[in-house]
Amino acid sequence: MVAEMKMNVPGPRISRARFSHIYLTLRSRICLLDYPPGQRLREEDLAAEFHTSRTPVRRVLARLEDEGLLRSVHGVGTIVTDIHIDELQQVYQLRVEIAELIGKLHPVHPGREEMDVYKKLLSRCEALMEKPDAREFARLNMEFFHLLMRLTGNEPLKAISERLYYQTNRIWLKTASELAQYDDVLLNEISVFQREMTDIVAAIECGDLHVVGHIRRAHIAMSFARLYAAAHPPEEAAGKDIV
Amino acid sequence: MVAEMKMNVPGPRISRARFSHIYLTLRSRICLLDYPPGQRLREEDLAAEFHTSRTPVRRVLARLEDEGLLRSVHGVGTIVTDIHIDELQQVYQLRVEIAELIGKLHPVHPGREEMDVYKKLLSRCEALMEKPDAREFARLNMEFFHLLMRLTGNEPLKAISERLYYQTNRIWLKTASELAQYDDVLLNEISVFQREMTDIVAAIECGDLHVVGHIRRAHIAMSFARLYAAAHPPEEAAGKDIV
DNA sequence: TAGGATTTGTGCGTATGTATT
DNA sequence: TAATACATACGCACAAATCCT
Repeated sequence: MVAEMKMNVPGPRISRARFSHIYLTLRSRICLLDYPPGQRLREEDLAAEFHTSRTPVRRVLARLEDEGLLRSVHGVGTIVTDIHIDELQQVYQLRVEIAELIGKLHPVHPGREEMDVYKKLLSRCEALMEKPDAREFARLNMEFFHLLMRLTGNEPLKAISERLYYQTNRIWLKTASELAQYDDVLLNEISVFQREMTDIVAAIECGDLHVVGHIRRAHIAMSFARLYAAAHPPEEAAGKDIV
Repeated sequence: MVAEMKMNVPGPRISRARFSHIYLTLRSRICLLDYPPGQRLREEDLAAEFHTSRTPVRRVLARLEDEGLLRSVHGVGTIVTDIHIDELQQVYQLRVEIAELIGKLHPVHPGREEMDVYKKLLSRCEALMEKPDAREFARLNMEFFHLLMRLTGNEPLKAISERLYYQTNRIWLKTASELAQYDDVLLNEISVFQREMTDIVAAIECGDLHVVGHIRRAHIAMSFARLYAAAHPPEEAAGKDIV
């Protein structure tokens, strides 16, 4: 009587929900470097953690391998892929072009409550300026990305943008953590991110979602340029290009 | 000297080769409507056909489901997805935008032997004008698509373009086969396709791959418009929109 | 170089869910 | 409505492959 009609919780729902849970959890761990590049994941351990057998875990691992985040090798293990900024150049070039399509294809103007979420992320970003933290920055960046995806109603565009985003977003945490002037870089990056968010919120409030795409495009391109420069020190490079 | 060093043919290769073979075979069948929308695929039958167990087959089915060509439902079966032109509008809009990136991102100018392949496809297209055949037309269209993908060296762009292409290419065969003036439509479509190929080959020979992208973009947009018009008869529509 | 330990890939029986009679 | 038929999801045991001693 308190009743759920048809009680549709039974079958495939639980299966897909479990898949989704494991998938999102592992993807998050990979992107936050809880599983750093080179890390070996054992199917049996994961199965135990998620209270299931290897079979559903393998489904998830197969998909993450399709997306380029993992690589399973018979007899060896399932390894988190390593990434170099040079190899990601093509992905970044594509992301730059595709960024403009947000706000161009089936633009969706956010409502008041969605704007509040932007404001909340901005607050968290300000707090981050006071107390810099690379992990929280990465998480904020991800949440902002997903929020931006709500600006378009074009589902295939969302799916593709997400795929490309998660192919590249680890590189920042990885590069930053290897850098000498860690704190400087982090603070600067947070500052840039804050400006990007501010500009984008302003553009949305102007009602021009095309501008959002342009801003986003510019920031993706600049982000890549900074990463590339960090990995290819411009100074004392004279004697190094023997190859 | 004739030699493969390390002889890396042993293990995982056979596994991935089998996966690839089954995947390409099934995708081809789905796109050529050998498996029409609504068709139920039984894992056991496929396993028997490819001389393997259900396990590797399930890997392939899972991926085809990710790509939107299949849908597995617990207790029911694995069903070829049905498609309607209206639902594919978003995919087409995205394809139109992305088409321009071919020739813009890491353009690769084809060599002499690759140009010969274009010429061969053109010959087959001319032969098709004499003896129209929808299936051969679809196959030609696919081969031409894959040839075009060689114009860019951007691998992620290739992967995404392919994914989107295979999400939409069945709709033509499906729509055409339901049409009354089947032969007229087919002949017209072949004619249009011949012009597209001719124009694109000319553009390539001019050395301007950007133009190729523009031509391609135009034809994708027009192709969608024709399909949309065919599914939404402009005439005698007055009394039909009661919904 | 050979053998054992470890890990993914495969095969198959069982559980669970759906549809039909 | 209940029972039967049937297909996918799951779990486990074994085979195959790699790495290290």
